[in-house]
Amino acid sequence: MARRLTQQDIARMAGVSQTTVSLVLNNRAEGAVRISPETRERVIRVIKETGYIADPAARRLAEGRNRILGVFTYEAVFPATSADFYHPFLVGIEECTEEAGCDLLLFTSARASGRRRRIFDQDSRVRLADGCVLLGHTVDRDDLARLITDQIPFVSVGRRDDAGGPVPYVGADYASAAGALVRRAVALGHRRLVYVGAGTGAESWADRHRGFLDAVTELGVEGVKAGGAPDVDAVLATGATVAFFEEQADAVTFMAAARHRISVPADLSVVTLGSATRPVRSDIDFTGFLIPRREMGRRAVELLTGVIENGGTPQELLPCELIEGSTLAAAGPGAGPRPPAS
Amino acid sequence: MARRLTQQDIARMAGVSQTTVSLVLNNRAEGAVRISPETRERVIRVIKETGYIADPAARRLAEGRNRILGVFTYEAVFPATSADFYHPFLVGIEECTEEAGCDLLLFTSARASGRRRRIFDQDSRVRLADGCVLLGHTVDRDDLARLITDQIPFVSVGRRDDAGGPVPYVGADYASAAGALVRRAVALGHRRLVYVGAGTGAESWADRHRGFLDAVTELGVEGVKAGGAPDVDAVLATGATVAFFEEQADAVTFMAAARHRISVPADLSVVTLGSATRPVRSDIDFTGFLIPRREMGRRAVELLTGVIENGGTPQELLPCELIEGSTLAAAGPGAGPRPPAS
DNA sequence: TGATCATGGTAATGCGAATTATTACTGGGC
DNA sequence: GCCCAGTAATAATTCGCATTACCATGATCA
Repeated sequence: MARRLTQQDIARMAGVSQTTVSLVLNNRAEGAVRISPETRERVIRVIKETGYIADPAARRLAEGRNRILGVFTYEAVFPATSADFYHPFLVGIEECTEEAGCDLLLFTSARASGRRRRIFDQDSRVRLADGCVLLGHTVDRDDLARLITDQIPFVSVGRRDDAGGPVPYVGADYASAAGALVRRAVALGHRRLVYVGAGTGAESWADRHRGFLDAVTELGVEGVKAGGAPDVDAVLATGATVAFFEEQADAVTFMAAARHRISVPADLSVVTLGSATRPVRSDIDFTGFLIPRREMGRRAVELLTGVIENGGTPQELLPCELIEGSTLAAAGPGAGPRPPAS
Repeated sequence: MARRLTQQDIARMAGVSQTTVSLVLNNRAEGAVRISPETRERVIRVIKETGYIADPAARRLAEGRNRILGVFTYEAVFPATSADFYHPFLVGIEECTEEAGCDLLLFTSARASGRRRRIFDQDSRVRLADGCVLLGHTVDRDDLARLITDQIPFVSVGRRDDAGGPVPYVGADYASAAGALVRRAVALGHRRLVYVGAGTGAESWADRHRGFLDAVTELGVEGVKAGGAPDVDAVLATGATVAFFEEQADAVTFMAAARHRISVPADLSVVTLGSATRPVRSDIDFTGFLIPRREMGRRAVELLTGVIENGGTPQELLPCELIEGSTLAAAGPGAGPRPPAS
């Protein structure tokens, strides 16, 4: 097993010192360091001939940088089944990492005794990377806190609330998107709106609900809430003319269950707040919004490189694109005066 | 910026030497090394309290291992579009890497000036990993040769022929699978078979064709060949009762084009040699075989860890699972004496 | 003619952990 | 009292690279 080349080897071949090789390699010319063009040439030639490549580990140790960005997920990045929650994010992450000239490290080794991965187990390897992106709605609070106290550069995609300190994040602006949809519904004459879903728990749910409520209040219309389960009776009983579903999957279930009783959007308009989290087969063209997952991935990496360079705690919400769809129509005649179509 | 903890810090806190901390950490007790239970306890407590974690880079430098496995692909791993060629492989790769307790490095930085990635560019980072898996039918020959001469542990998934030396690989046994399908067709009474496709170029095509030819010869039936383009007339003109398509996509095109002229499998049986490479929408239940992509990924990692440990040049072909499907039926009456159903 | 300076390079040191070689101490045997 | 064996821990070195501090040489100047 031929030991791999070191700068020492190159130095010997070029008849210079290891220092010189390092200097040439890193193109250090400023300040007190000087290398004559001839020497530089000679060293470069040897490097080219041998195809020498610096050991990244040693490099990292010496200068504390790697050009490796880590991605931590709590489940397998490449799921065997399912329509793949992580994928869209990763598309953006990979793109941007490539542009930054970095490599991407997937922390597949982080597996606790149980099923779920942990960032800080007995033998965490986060520090292999210069920083990392956290993926998943259910990022562990302790892990997060530890990342903060250890001052490990990271950006969370999704999770946002404090964990022993402010968390750097990229999120989607669910509140605004939900609000915009409410506004659109009201413009179409709806005066009684129902929010179907928990409206609490993960931040993303709370945000949607808040956006809904704020808009409803601001516009002076009625907003009610039905529990998380998509119970057809409960929803219809509210007397609302439009239903906002927290989860697209629930909307699908609801529509299937209500098929024989009402017609959408004639009798009831349906709006979904974001694309499916749980994979659901459905070809219904819902009115709702698109979570900019890919863009979130990109942005997370951009922010991460910033954090690595200069520190800081960037926090950003990205706008969601509204989907026209066909499940939101003007309110029926019973819903009050019909305004002109917007 | 609080500097991160080092073994030195732990040592100070526990009132011992850095050596002792390292020893405790790695549970080294054999041979000449001895640590009293009390000391060990003390050190462990400090480690627990502080949550100290060894710097992976330093570790790597000292012991020459990383527990990082690299994956090299010539295009983005996470394609924005398409049904994703790499994905199934990666599922297996990730699974197995996780089991091995390693992390996965995606070489996203390897991008030449052009569009296509190169392993050995001016500043290759392959050596970041202990070894790597190469993915893609079109692995660059020079890159391969370089990997061999540089003695970098790797396993190629797919590509197989020499590149200045034998290449360690995991492949799919297309030849056997194609042969098995020929046997099945012949058992169903087919006596004239046509192979539709190039039959050359990438090894995988050549293998399929060879498997087809060998089986045809062995069974003493007629095997003919139609060029790569799925020209309906050309295929029908051969007078064959069953057509073997190198590419599933071509079979789809063919069936669409021939829809009004013949019925499958009544007039002509159709067999596809492997699942689609190019993404094609089709719900035809083709008779053919499944490329064990996920298993190939798994196996590649297994072999890779072997190579890293002990060197060697493992070469393996994995069996493909036959798919019964519904496009292969007994040969029509004009095809000669009908044998008993197998 | 010695002092000053620019030039081109090198020796030495540090990064954090693993490992090898070495030391300090204790108790036993004679 | 001296040597040996056994135990417990440490000092010193190594990994490959980056960086700082330093040294040699020759030219320039007063």
